[in-house]
Amino acid sequence: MWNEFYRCNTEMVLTKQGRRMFPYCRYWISGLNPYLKYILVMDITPLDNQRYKWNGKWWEPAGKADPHVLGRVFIHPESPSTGQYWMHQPVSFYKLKLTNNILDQEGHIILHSMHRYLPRLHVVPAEKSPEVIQTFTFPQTEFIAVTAYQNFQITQLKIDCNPFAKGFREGTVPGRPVKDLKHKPSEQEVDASSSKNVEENEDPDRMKKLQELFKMSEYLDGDKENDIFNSVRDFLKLTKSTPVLDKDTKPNEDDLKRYKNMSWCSSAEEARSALLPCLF
DNA sequence: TCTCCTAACACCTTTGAAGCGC
DNA sequence: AGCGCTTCAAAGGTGTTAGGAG
Repeated sequence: MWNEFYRCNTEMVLTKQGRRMFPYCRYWISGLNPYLKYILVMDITPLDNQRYKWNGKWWEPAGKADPHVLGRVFIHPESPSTGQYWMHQPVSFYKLKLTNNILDQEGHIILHSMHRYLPRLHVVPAEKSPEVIQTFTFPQTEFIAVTAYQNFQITQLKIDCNPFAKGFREGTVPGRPVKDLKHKPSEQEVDASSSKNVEENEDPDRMKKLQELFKMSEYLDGDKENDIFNSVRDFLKLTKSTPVLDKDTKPNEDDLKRYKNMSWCSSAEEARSALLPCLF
């Protein structure tokens, strides 16, 4: 997902009250001592000393940067935890918020609009001196902070990928979210557990919808089996590739067991890998 | 006139409390 | 009493838009 945004030059919206990042940062961590405690910290650093402007096609330098506001970091709320804890699941920083309010009292990370930034992850041993802090950065997570989206491609990607922006997806009247785009199977669809599948598989929008779901599932935390299961269930609901759902769109007991056995999925990553061949 | 920022808006998901049956 | 499930409302996360500031 980050790579996809990176290709279009990622933008992150800043608001006075604080805005979450999307995509947010999620890390698989390895190589820690499983018995030692660590604190995970994120901050965001300027990539250069320039401000930028959008010329309608691309970002171009537009003068000297405003001074960076130092000292704002986001400590992962589950810190400190053992290395074993951090390594057994991906670590998400989805609660981190960005603001352009230099008087912010909420502890959000303060950035300047129209400047380029790069998130950094710091792994801090809880019981050792600070000089053994390890810092990690990933070039594809760089972004330009904005107060309103400039590049339409970025807006479209956000809408396509962020569940909270679902109201703006295809079929939307420009400027106004569409009512209830959620795919609720109609009576007809539910009744057609087998013979109608062939017909529905020919729906030209089907593959697009599945790909959207796939993208959304990427943002589930790996430790939440229910999330994974729901993702699988939603997937099956959407594909109707197997009569998993009863008329109330609940899986029956057998199917439940069958897909619970997909605790093949110790992570969302595995769930997605399993679903991948079905989608592409 | 232009660029950038802000607040209000409608729609969405998430979360947690309440109610219910077993 | 405890558990699991469902329902529902509130809280909070989205991009869009109009209008304001400089």
